[in-house]
Amino acid sequence: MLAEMETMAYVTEIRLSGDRGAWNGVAPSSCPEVDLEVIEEYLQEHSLEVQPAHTPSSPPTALGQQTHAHPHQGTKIIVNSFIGQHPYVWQPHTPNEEYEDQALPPAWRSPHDNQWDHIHCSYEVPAYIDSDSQSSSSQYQEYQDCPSPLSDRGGSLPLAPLSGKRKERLFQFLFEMLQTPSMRSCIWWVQSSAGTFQFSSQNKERLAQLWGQRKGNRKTMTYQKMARALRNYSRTGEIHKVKRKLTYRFDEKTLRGLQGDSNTV
DNA sequence: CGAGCCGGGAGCCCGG
DNA sequence: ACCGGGCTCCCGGCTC
Repeated sequence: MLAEMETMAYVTEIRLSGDRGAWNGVAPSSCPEVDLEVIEEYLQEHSLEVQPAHTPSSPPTALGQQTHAHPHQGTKIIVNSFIGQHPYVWQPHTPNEEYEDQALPPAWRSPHDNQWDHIHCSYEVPAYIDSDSQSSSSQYQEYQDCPSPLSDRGGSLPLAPLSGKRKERLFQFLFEMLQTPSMRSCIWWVQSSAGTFQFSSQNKERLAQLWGQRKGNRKTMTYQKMARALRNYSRTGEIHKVKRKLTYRFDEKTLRGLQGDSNTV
């Protein structure tokens, strides 16, 4: 599992030098064929896998997290994440600006075992510019040693400390998606250090559906409804809306908590 | 005009 | 049984 961690990909954003003005959210366009069915299947399968009980091969210490690591490209996908405890643990990644993945070229996807691959749609990763870019120190450093998230997992997210199992929250899901390479056509960081991220106008619905599936909702989740929940966050302070279209920002605290325990625990 | 955004409000589900 | 949290769902209105 250490290996897994090492290979964990902290995919966040493409750093392009330039200032925020430069960013020109070229939203990923068309995503012709993304099999929603496939997505559903995927979700179904996994929603099962994730069922409490246990995970076949995951050592107790591994927290039963369904992860898939790829030696080759170092991508670790967290299939299901839940905050803090029990069988599955929501694992906050630490998108360290330093490691913001460098534009994994459209080839980031893994051969086949990367489950999310079934889901990703298009690779028209927006020409997003992470304004943080100044620190584009590491150029092709897709990932690097991560502070053993699993081990310090012992502590749960400060955000969801309490009791047994807690349901994954929307902002957590979003954060997770932001770390998932294959979801970059749906959501991406605009400026990770600031916690700003944006949805793709073409694929936002897909992401919403994923969220709905994750929650096991009966009806299809839509971006509209998801955004409603997001708006509620601005009251509670987890996430704020920023002027820019389809763009939101994690509150500092929230972000800290999310990227969390590696440096706060 | 359309795509998004906004916030009220009722309802649902779940854990305590 | 009841309650509160966290959405979920719907809606009318507003803005860009």
